[in-house]
This record gives sequence, structure tokens and C-alpha cells, in this order.
Amino acid sequence: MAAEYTISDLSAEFDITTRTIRFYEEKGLLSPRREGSSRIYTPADRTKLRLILRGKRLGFTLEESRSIIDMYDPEAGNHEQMQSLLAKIREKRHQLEQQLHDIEVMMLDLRDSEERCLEAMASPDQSAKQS
Amino acid sequence: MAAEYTISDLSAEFDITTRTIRFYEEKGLLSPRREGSSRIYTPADRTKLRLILRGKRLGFTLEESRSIIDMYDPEAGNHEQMQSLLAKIREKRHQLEQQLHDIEVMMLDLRDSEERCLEAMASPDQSAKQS
DNA sequence: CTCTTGGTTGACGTTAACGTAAACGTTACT
DNA sequence: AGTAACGTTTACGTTAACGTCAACCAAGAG
Repeated sequence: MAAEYTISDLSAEFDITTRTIRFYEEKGLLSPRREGSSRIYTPADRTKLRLILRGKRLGFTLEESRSIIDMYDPEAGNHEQMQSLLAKIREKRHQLEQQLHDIEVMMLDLRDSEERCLEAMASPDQSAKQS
Repeated sequence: MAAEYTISDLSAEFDITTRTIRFYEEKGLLSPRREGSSRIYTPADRTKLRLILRGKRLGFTLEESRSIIDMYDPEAGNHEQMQSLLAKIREKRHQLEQQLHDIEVMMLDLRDSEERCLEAMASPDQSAKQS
């Protein structure tokens, strides 16, 4: 049952380069077992990787993702760290709300531009003047 | 009626440094008038700056923001450019949906951790064992 | 044996978006 | 005259998150 993965298994699954995975290890976010010199990853490592990538999608830095990962480690003792994490997530929510608003406005703006553009293309050449 | 702004007016209003504003000019996103050697910005420049910053919040590069700005320029002629812009915005929408999902999952995960954490703090020191 | 397909460790290169610092000019008080 | 507050240019520095070699080792196919 205890599955294991090579570095290229994971790179294929998550569509990232092996360099990226090794980089995360350099930064201390992963620490796979060694079989000879090759890296062997456990399901737990795979989960951590998934967390890192999720963090990335949300614009977290690797350092921030590290604290997310740490929540999954045996020492569930760090209460204040959790508070700061919750704070970061709430901040992301605010950002998301802002972004949603930005997108909506931008969509409206674009529809405006589109209309003006279509109008311009419809009326045959009056390029120079405007009252 | 035709208001004008100095560089520090704008830097104060949008809470960015003057360096940033000059940088945008270097990149050709702004081109304020000169009064002597000083830069003078029009409301149109101000709008462009606002568009840049909105783009930034959405994770657009400056190059992408440039195409947004170009939509506001007199030559409303570029139909295919608009299409690519619309595509980018749709892509952003997808990203946002993904991010919203990520946030929700992360929130759930955190509540889990929180519970486990509180439990651990409640039960007086049983740190070493787990059945 | 050679070749291909993975894996490894350095180590330097890259890119975007500014930061930072030096060295200088111009009003405008006081 | 001094000095503060604002403006300018030029140019090197910074950071994150990898990319891109180079040079090497190991296992299996043919």
C-alpha cells in the first residue's frame, strides 16, 4: 500500500520540472529518502508538493507555503503560527474579492471598447474627424 | 477643468514611489508632458496609471497592461488585439475560480488543524504516544 | 560493448519590477 | 546665505523561482 514515487513520477504528475522539485528540497520544503543516490518520495512528500503548488497558485511565497506544510507535521503544537496563517488566508480572500471586482470592471470596459471598435469598423472611413 | 498632477501627487494618491512611476515611463506606458524638466501628468495619464495598477493586482505583466492601455488610445482599430485581451481576461477568470476553490479547501484544512491543535492543548500532556 | 534513458551535483544565468544611492538642479522660505 | 522640499538622470543592486548547461554515474536493451 505504501506507494513510492521517483522524481520524474512527480514531475510528470504535477507538470513541473525535476529541477523545480530539487529546488524545493534545497529550500527545505521536501526531504525525500535516498535509495543509493536517487530520491524516493512517499505519499506524504507528494501531499507536501501538492500543498506547495496550491500555495503557488494563490501567490504564496515558498516561505509561506512552508508554514502551511508545517501544519501537516507531527508537531501540531504551534498555535500562533496557525493564527498568522489564518491571517494570510484572510488577506488572500480580500485580494480575491478585489480581483473579482477588477475583473468585472475590466470586462465592462472591454465590452465598451468592443462596441466602439465594431462601430468604427461598421461606418465606412470617417477616421479623421470627431465633433 | 483640465487638472494636472505632479509625480508626487500621483505617487501619493496611488501609494507607489516616484521611482515606480518613472519606471513605467521608461517602459513606455506613460509619457507625461514636460514643464522644464519636471513631469506633468494629465487626467488621461492618471487613468492609464490606474489601469496599470489594476492589471498588477490581477497579476498581469506590464506588457499585458500595455495592451490594456492601448485600448484606451484614439486608434480603436485593433480588433485582433482585443480578442487576445479578452482571452487573457477569460484565463484570469479561470485562475480566479481555481483560486477560490483553493482558498476554500485551505480554509477547511486549517479548521481541521485548528481543531487538532485545540484538542492537543486541552488534553494534559500525552505527547509521546498514539494508539 | 555501446547506446539510451534516467538519475545525480554543482554552478552560473535569467527575468520582472522595482529599490537604492549618488550627484545634481530649482524654488521658496527665513 | 543656508537649508529644506521637491524635482531630475544615471546606474548598479536585489529578490524569487527557477532555467540551463556541464560533467558525471547506473541500469537495462540490443
